[in-house]
Amino acid sequence: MRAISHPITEQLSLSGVLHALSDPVRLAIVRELADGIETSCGELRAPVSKSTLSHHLKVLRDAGLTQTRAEGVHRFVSLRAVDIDTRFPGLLGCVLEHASRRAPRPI
Amino acid sequence: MRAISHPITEQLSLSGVLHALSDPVRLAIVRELADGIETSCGELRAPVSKSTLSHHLKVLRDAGLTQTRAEGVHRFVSLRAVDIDTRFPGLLGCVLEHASRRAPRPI
DNA sequence: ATCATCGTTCGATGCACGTCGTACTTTGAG
DNA sequence: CTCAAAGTACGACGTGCATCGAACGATGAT
Repeated sequence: MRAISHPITEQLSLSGVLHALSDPVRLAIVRELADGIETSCGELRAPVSKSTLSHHLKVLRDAGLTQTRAEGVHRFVSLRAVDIDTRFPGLLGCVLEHASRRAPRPI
Repeated sequence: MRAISHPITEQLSLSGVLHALSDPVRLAIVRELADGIETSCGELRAPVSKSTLSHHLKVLRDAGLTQTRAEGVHRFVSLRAVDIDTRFPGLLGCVLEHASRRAPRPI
């Protein structure tokens, strides 16, 4: 099994984080992980194929937003909430708050 | 002169805003506009050609981040800070704060 | 009218990205 | 050992995007 690499907190770039969050599928994944609970890839309900989901998880991991831990045949994904908040205080919470809110109805 | 269209506040999408901000050139432009002062396109110092700058300004405008006003031969661009803060409270301020901060030095 | 300036638009180019199916690897179960 | 399940890696495909130069249009100055 190949080692799973994660960038260190100091290396996270704002553009990279914003880009990772700018895809609706990835934003939904992050939202699903926002409860802090480790989740296996298969448990994530994203409307894409297995390979596409794996791709998105790699993008999130490379951007430093998530970490992945191997256990048996599973990969447990979790949000690096503390790390992100250390590097960009308030950002993740702010994005998550708006991601879970519906758009206001126009007058 | 064609009319310049801007989306209304309620139509702004989080993914769209994040995507617009995820490009380093556009993030720099937004940062330059953060003082609230109307700026003509030519005054913006972005390391790209005139046509590319015009493209980025269009992306920002379509995402609802900026507004453009024509006056004579100039186009005055300004940040829609209030609108964005109405739709996504705290987001822009948070991003701008981190955009202007240097990355911490690794230990 | 002529010209220079400011900015947009167009066409082209090359690259990045989202998506998929398939093949592969790893792991645990029988 | 064999087999199924969980993810990953790979190749392919179409699309979107960042970039540029050149052409164009609008405006104001001469």
